[in-house]
Amino acid sequence: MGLSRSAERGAEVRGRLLVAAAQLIPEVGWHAVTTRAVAERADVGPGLVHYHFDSVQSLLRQAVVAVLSEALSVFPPVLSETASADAALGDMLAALDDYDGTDTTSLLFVEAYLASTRDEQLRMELSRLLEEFRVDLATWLAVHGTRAPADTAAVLAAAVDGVMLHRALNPGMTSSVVAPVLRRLLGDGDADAVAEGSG
Amino acid sequence: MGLSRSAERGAEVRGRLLVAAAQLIPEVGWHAVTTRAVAERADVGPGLVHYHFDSVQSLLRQAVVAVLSEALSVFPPVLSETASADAALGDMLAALDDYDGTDTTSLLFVEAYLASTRDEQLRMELSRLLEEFRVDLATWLAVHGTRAPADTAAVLAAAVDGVMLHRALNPGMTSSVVAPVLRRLLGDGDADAVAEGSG
DNA sequence: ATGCGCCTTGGGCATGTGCACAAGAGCGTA
DNA sequence: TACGCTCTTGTGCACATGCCCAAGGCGCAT
Repeated sequence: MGLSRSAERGAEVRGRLLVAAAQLIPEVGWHAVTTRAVAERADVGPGLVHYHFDSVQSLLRQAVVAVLSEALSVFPPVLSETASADAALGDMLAALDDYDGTDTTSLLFVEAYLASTRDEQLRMELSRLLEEFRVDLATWLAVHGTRAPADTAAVLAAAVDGVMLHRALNPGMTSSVVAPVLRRLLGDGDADAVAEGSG
Repeated sequence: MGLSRSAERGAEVRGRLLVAAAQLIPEVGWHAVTTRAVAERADVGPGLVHYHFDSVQSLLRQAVVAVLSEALSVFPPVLSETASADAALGDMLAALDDYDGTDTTSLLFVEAYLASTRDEQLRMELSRLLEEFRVDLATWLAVHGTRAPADTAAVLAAAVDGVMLHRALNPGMTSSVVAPVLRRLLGDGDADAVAEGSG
């Protein structure tokens, strides 16, 4: 066996290009990511991009899928380790404070959603990724006695993304504000009544 | 008085350019909207764009603000005419079936959100627009006895946008699936228990 | 050493881009 | 009729873009 050193370095450079692309998409917007900008960020010559990737669109697609599948893969283990529904939702929304709607991860998600409406292949891959996530979330919700777990999981996932979106335009939308309201989605009214009191 | 005919026609053309831009943004993406494409869609010469607008960015900003403020202005009158909370949420979500995540309006919203992270002036105008909407929604929620109306309005608005986003990647997310779950946000647990039964 | 395969470089080309500008068309006023 | 105002046209320019390609580097097997 023994992949040649050249091949190893090649794979490493390919990875740097993917990382650079994933950084640039949120910064300048999907269509504004250029071969030269990606190459410069990855510290390689401009021609290398089209050696490792068929086209810019292909590079962006692979970069986005890699990062998002990585980001989503974090949740299942976290969920399985958490005992109560409240605690888990708390964790989820605390993590949401890191994603303030202007950070690279949030924006990459949204850019990916938009790009998927114009790239059939990306649409299918993203669709599969999100479905896996919803299934994991739904089974976890079912274990904790939430009604209609599949539907709840779908709406909860959507709501979290919506909150990320709005947060960039509504600074008051901290997790402490969102959490009590979103908790109602899980269907237990008592924790809700206790948690609130001030506006 | 009598504005000259030229001026009238000028204003009309300016309007056509705004409409053309608002159509193109969802179709090809914010950064891919070019002066020539807008001019062609509006059936005018390429040079006209820079006569009526300072720059492409300025044209897109004005187009987006015009369309979104129009779209949001539809809701307050609908709300004030509706008696029950359930009926109103039903209306809202029925309207959501028209916005399936791949239609021009939904995509224009999302493109606007993204663009606002790179255009301070657009960010401020969109921020104001959404705040007005949230205030209207909150006062209506308060009238119908929802707890923490302001926070609930913020989360509900975000959730609706999130549902629009996800719907493009999750066809099963119809209003009949979303409505029962989202109804829990309003805080009454009884209607919820009655409405569900199947997954 | 020598040849081979992969990775890398830098430049080139056709095309598209935002924006500027001079020339003209239509219409109200004198 | 002649003038002035606004809107409109088409073209021009400097520059950026995606993608291509000939030439060179570097480690590995022979």
